[in-house]
Order: sequence, then C-alpha cells, then structure tokens
Amino acid sequence: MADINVSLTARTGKSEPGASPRLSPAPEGEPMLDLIELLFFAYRNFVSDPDEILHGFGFGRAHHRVLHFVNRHPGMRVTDLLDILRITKQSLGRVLRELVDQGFIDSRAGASDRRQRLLYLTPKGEALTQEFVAIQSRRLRRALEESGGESRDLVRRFLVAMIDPEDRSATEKLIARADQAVEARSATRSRPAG
Amino acid sequence: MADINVSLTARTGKSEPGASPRLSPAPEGEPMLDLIELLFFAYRNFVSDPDEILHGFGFGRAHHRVLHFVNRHPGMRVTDLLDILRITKQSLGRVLRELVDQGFIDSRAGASDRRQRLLYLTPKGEALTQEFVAIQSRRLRRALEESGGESRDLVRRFLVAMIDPEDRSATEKLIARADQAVEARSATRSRPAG
DNA sequence: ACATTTATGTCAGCCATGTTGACTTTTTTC
DNA sequence: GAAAAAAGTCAACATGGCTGACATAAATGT
Repeated sequence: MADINVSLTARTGKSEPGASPRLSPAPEGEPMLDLIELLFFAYRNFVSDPDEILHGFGFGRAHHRVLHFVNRHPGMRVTDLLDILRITKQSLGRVLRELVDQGFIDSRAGASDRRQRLLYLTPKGEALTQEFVAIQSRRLRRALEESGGESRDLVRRFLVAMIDPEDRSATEKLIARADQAVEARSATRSRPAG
Repeated sequence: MADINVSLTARTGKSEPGASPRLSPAPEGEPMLDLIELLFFAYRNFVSDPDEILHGFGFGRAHHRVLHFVNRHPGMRVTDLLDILRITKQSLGRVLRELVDQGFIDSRAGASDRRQRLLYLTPKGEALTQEFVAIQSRRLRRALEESGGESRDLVRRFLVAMIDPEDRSATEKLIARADQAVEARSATRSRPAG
C-alpha cells in the first residue's frame, strides 16, 4: 500500500543475460543513478514526518523551515532568515505572519536598532519545533546506526561536500554559531541568573 | 552573494563561555541538528542544477522527475510512474502532456494490453535526461571523493536506511531492476541485432 | 453476453508556496 | 537633511500539489 511496487509488464520480454558489466566505459565517470534516486526517496521520507504534523495546524513545509531556523537562532532578524532560506520577503512574510498570529513566533523590535524585528519562538512554537527535531533526529540516528561504526562523521563530511563550494564555509559557520548559542543558553539555564 | 552570511547583531551580547558540554543529557538521544540542516542545504543545491536548466524550457522540477524515471524504466506504464512519484493522476497528467507535446516523451499503446500507455524517452528527452544525470553524478562523485575512501557504500547504506523500513525493499528492487535493464540494453547495443 | 474492473485521461476548482514589481513607513547613517 | 537600510504591504502570476466528478476503452469474470 502506497508502495513503490512496479510491475513493468511491458518490458518483461528479452533480457539478454550474457551482459558483462561496463561495456560502455562511461565517458565522464559512472552515473550515480542509485544514489540520485535514493537521495530523492530518502529526502521525501525525511521531510514527510514534519509535513504531516504541520498539516494538522493548517501549516506546511515553509512553516517548518521558519520554525526550525528561528529555534536555532533566537533573536535573528528577518533579513537573516531571508538569507538562509533564499526566498523573497513576500513569501516569507506570508508564513511569518501566520506563525506570529497563531502564537508560534514572537516578533520584537530590536533594542539597539528599532527598525529590526527580532524573531523568537514562543513556548508553543518551541514545543512544536522540538517535536520536529526529535522525529528527524530519530530517523537520522537509526540510519547512522544501521550503516555502521563511524558513519556520522563521514555522512557529515559527505553532506558538506554536496553543498556548492562557495557556500560551504558560510553554512558551516552558521551551524557552528547556532550550536554555540545552544550551549550558552543551556549553561545559563543550569546556573539560573548566575 | 546569495550567501548564507548572517550577522545576528541582536544576540551578540552575553555568551557565558564557561559552558561544559552535555549539561542537559538529552532525554531521547542527541538532536542531530547539524545533519538536519546540512541535508536541507545539500538537497537544495542538489536539485538546483536541473531546475535551472529546465527553467529554460519552461519546465520545472516535476518534469525532471518524470524524465528521470521514464529514462530508468523505458516502457513503464503511467500507473508505475504514479506509484513511484506518489502524486495524483491529475498532477502527473499535466506535466506528462507537456513533455509529450513538446517531444521529450513518447507514449505508445501497450501491445498485450492496449489500455496501457507505455512511456519512452525520445532522443531529445534522452539527451536532456543524460545531462541531468551527468550533472548530479558529478556533484555526488565529487562529494564522495572529498569524504574519503569507501564512502560510496556507506553513503548508499545510509540513504537506504533513511527510507521508511516498509518501503526499503521495494525501493531497492526498483533500483536493481532499472540497473539490470540498462545492462541488458547496453549489451544489445554492443551486439546489434544478435 | 453482460457486468465489472482496470488503465487512462479530462474538466473544474482549490491550496501552498514560490515569483516580480511597485510602493510605504520607520529608523539609522552619512 | 539626504540617502540607505529594515521591514511590511498590495496585486498579479506560476508551479505543482490536491479533491471530486466523469468519460472512454479495453480486459476480465461470471
């Protein structure tokens, strides 16, 4: 059910079994057809879990992205979000308004620069976002365990290397900065009002 | 330019540097935030190359998927394609009609079952599809090289494990069947007409 | 032979999420 | 005081999903 079971009745005729591998030597390297398709199927499943939950709120994938990055960068500006998502102000505006109106995101004017709208998750938004992170982390953890020993580092390096070279360092810095901020916040929490 | 450079001027205040790692022990395993985000950025870049080319033809991502799977399974039925893509007949119908009208795909009635419409790429469609495969394979190959030795097998296992368990075997069979068909075809080509 | 099922296609309309272009308001910066 | 920056808004449009209803041709079952 809802499977990828294909019968392909038409071409079930001659199959020419005496085919030795690599007869045409592939002029520009072998085509990575399996990986291309696996990436498609894997990514589809990866995003489907949050999608289903969000559908219950009348939200979609775009809302997920906004929640995710605001969670990772509390107090970020609208411009920052636009740079990360690479969509137009108008597209972001729509989902952001919905998220603010329904109490998932809080938008406060900047203290030093009052033109800015700094974005924060409300407790409600935080709870929902944690749920997404948990689900997707579970899938990733399971996949890493099943694919063997020190796969995590290798998969990470692979994913970084899949990014356009000119974007890599910025992306890695972005992630590092978010991780730092999380550490700082949890340190503050463990020593309340230190 | 079009970078992911975020300044985050607002939160550049207190950072509480004395934070030892893992203060909150993460009740359900550590959140894989870096991988979640890297997958997002990597996939976005991965699909952007074909997207740009297709834009020149007035086509989009949906057309890419159809071309890709028809290339991999020549003579497949419309139903097969629907099962793989998991979209509605109406959605597929739209892009399929455009691809047939503009001479990228050929749709022939089945010989044994004349209700069926069997899908084939035209030479024009084949050329375009090869281009996509080449571009995406290049990116994958580069990434695998950069992430070290026997990364290909591990990445493949990882991607398979990212798929919903109940879909995995069907997906792997689908890929295997397509690979077989390619071998059979190239064997036939090298020994033309037996 | 006839009823049913299957494979495909089509019309109409809706929704989510992207786009361009134009314009405003507020605030900061030069 | 002018220019630039941050944010928001209105209008219109494109793409690619969706549902529901219906039509046709061909295969299958009784």
